[in-house]
Amino acid sequence: MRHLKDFQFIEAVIRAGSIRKAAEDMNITASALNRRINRFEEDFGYEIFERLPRGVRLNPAGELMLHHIRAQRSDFVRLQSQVADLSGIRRGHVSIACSQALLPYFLPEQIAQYRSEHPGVSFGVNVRDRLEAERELSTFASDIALVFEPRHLVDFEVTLSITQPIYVVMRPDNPLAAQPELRLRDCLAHPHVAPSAHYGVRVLLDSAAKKTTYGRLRPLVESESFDFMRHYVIHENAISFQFPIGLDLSGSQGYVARPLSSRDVEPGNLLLGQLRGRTLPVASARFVQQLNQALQLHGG
Amino acid sequence: MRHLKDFQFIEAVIRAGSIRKAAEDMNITASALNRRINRFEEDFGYEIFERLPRGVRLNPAGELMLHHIRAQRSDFVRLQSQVADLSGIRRGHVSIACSQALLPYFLPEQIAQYRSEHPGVSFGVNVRDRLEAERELSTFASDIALVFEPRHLVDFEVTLSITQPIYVVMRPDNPLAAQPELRLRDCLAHPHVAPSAHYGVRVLLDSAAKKTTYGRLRPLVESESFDFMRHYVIHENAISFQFPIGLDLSGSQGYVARPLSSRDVEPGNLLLGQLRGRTLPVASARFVQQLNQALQLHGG
DNA sequence: ACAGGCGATGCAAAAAACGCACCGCTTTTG
DNA sequence: CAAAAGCGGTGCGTTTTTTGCATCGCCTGT
Repeated sequence: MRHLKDFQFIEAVIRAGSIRKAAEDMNITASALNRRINRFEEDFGYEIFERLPRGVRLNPAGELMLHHIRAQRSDFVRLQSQVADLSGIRRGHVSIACSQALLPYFLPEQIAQYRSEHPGVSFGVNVRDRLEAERELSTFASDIALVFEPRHLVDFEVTLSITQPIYVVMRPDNPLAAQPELRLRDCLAHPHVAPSAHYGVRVLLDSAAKKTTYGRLRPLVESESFDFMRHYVIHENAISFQFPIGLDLSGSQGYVARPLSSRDVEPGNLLLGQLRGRTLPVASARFVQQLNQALQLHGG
Repeated sequence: MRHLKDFQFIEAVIRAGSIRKAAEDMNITASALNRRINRFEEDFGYEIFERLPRGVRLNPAGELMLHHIRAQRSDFVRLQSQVADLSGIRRGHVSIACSQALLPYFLPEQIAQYRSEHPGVSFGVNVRDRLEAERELSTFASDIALVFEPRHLVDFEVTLSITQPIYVVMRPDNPLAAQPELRLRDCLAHPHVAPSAHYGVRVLLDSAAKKTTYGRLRPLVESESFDFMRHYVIHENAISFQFPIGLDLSGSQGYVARPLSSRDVEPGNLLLGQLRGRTLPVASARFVQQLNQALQLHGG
C-alpha cells in the first residue's frame, strides 16, 4: 500500500541502524531515503531519529512512532481480513506464540480443524517463553499467546485461563503406572528427568519438593525439550513430568501418564491472551473463540 | 501528513457523494481525483465505492474502510499529543459530547481548571443526547461522552457512573422550599414545567408518577432547554426538575433546589464514557482522570 | 594522521501526479 | 422524445515530485 511506504522505510532504517544500510536493503539510494526521512520528520513536526556519528537511532518520540507504525499496519491487515470476510471467504494469517506443551497434540489438531473450515487462513506457530510471548504481542509479531504463566503481565490481556495438574510420564511397565494418582514423594524417589529451571512445570515441582523430606529434585537429565523427555523415559525406565495438554493420555504412544496428587503439587495455569486493547483480525478472533471452546474441555 | 492524503480525498468523496464535486472541494481536477481513487482501490485489492449513475457511494467494504480511516487519524493525533507531551508541554484537543446539565456549572469549571494547568489544550463541547453521543464516539467525532443514560450501549465503555437524585427547582419564596426534601405527590399537585419526553429526568419522573394517584405529569410548559426552565420558574412561580450537577445549590442564582425523596423517584445515572477499546490522547485521558475525581465528589 | 563510514545537499534525470479535452453512459429536463 | 446536464473513465502533453549521482563536511577508530 502506497500510504504505508514511509513506514516501511522507517522500519528499515530502524533495523539497519543507518540510512545508508537501510537504503541498500530497500534498493534505493541513500540520498533518496535520507530525503524521505527528513521530509517525514518535517511533516510530522518532530524528529524521530537522533543522528549519531555511526548512524541513526530512534529517540523517545521515535519509539512512540514505531509503536504507532506497528499498530497501524496490524490494523490495516485486520481491515483487509474483515473485507475479505465480507465476500464469504475467510482469509488472513494467525500467528501464535505458545509453550512447547501445545505443539505435539493440541495446536496441530486445533489448527487443522480450523483450516478445514477456512483453507484461506494461514498460521504461524512459534515457541516462546512467557516473557518473549508478551514482547511478541506488544510488537504485533504475534496475534495471540498461549503460555503457562502464573503472573499476569502488563499489556497481556488474558482471555481464558485453565488449570492443568502436572502429570507423570513413564513406560507402561513402570511400577508407578499401577496407581491412578501419584504422590510427589514416590516420584522423587524414582529416577526422573525434569525440564530446566525456568519452565513452569519445574517451578511448580521445585516449590512443591521443598515441602517434602527430599527437599529438591534430583533429575538424571535436565532438558529444555519436553519432546526429548517424553521419548527418553521410554528408553531408560525413568519418569518425566508434563502438563496433560502436551500428552496423549490414550497410552498408544508408548508411554502412560498419571496425575500428581493436587495435595502435593499445585496445578499450573495455561493462559490464552492477546495484546491489551487490541482488536484482532477476524481470522484470529475466530480462532480464539475456537480455542476457548476447546480449552474449556481440558478443564477450567 | 503526506501518508494520510489519500484518506482525506476518500473522505471528501464520501461527503460530496461524487468524485467531481469532491474534486471541486479539494481544488483538484476530477480526473486526478478519479485516478487517485481508482489507484487506491487497486492497491487495496477491493473496491470501496459503488459507481452509481449520479455519483458514488460506499459499499460495505468502504464502510469498514471509513471506520479504519477515522481510527487511523485519531490514533495519529494521539501519537502527536503523546510526542508533544514528551517535551513537557501538554497539547491537544479534547472534544466532549455531553448532556445539557453539564453546561452551566460543571464543565466550565472543570475545563477552566484543566486549562489553567495546560493552556496548550483546547476543548470542544457539544450537547448530544445519549444516542447521538454514542454515535459521535464511534465516528471519533468526540473523545469522551458525559450523559445521563440508564442503558449501557454497544461501543460505549463506561469509565465512571454516578447517581444523581432529581432536584426540584423553584423560587426561594415558594412554599415547597420550606421542606428539606420533597415528596413527588406535592410536586405534581404544584404547577410545574418539565423537559420533553425523551430526556432522562422526564423518563424517571414519568415512571414514578405512574405509581401516584396523579398518574402522570401535567406540565405548564414542556421544553428541551433546562436553561429556559430554570429561568422560567423565577418568572411564574412554578417548579422545575433537574439533576443537581446542573444546578447552583447555593441559592445565589435566584432559585433554590430541594431533592425529591428517593422513596418516590429513583435517581438518574450520569455516565462518563469513551469508545470501547480506544486509547485516548494524553490530554483527553488526563481530563478523564480529573473528571473522575470531580464526579466522585458529586456522589457515586 | 588517515581511512572509512555517516548524514546532508546541488543538480540533472526519471517517475509520478496533474490538468485538459473528450468519450460513453444514464438521468433529468424542456 | 430529444436535448441537456451530470457522472465516471481515459489519452496525452505538462508540471511537480522523487530519485540517482557526485560530492561535501563531520566524526570515529585505527
